[in-house]
Amino acid sequence: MYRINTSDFNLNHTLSCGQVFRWEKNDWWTGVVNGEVIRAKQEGNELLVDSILDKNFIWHYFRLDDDMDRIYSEINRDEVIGSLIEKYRGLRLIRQEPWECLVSYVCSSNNAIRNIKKSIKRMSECFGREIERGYYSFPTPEALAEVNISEMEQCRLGFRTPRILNLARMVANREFDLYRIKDLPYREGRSELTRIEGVGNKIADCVLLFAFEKLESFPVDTHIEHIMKRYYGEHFKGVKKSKIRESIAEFAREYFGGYCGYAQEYLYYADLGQHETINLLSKPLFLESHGDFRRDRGSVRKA
DNA sequence: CTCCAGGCTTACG
DNA sequence: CGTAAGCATGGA
Repeated sequence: MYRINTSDFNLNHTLSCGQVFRWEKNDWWTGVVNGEVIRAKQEGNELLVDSILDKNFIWHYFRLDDDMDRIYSEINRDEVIGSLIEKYRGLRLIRQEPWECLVSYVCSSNNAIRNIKKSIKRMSECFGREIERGYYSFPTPEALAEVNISEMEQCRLGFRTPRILNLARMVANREFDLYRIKDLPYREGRSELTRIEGVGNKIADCVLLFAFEKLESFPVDTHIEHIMKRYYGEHFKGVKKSKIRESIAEFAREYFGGYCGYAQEYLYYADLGQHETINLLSKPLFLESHGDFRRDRGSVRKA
């Protein structure tokens, strides 16, 4: 067990905001990262960690090297995002392992977070390695490449099953070099990732942001579309439905700048807070003290 | 019953 | 080109 001194870091927000799928909270947070178990808990500015993985790894994983003063000042363009920075201060992006991140987000397409988590857990239990009693590593590309469709049925991935098995085979036999993407610029990385069956712009953007350090990536899913229309709707009024997500992403990159990926996570978490009641540890609501900025109240989904 | 969930692929004009 | 159905599964 060891302690890490932090500032502008909030473990609960970081692990609850929906970017990762394998962490669970009891008294401590427990997760499996890079094949090892991590238990973590925050006490004030101190992060308590119990793991084989060392301080440097944890520091890097939670992006404690990010200069939050600079990031906040760059993305803080108005009082909407400003109030979210205040509310969720300390929420950090996480540096995820690319393979697990990619597979996880291929699972996410037209799926619910609860089901994504269950499927990933089952894949690990079925095809990963048992690290300690009850905890399993995420299966390697080589392990998944050997699995057939009927063996995957218990993971309840539905139509995503063949996509994931194909992907595993392509990565395992080096038809697809996942680890090259980190060295590519954002746009090239995205065009590489979208060659994969089951990976469009949104999922590519998630992987580029969460695993490949592309903080200029701004993934637009149903939640982001909803909240961006609500607070920035005048910037893409009249855009056709089929173009709206790309339009939102382009606007956000320009508006929030090179760290817009961070803005995305705060906006996403805020919208998640409106629709999910489970596992949210943040204060109950959202901009209640900033009524001036609420627009389009008619579009708010009923509670 | 219908509708939706961190979308994407395919078929059809 | 652009649009829309179809896709497994589970929960509201």
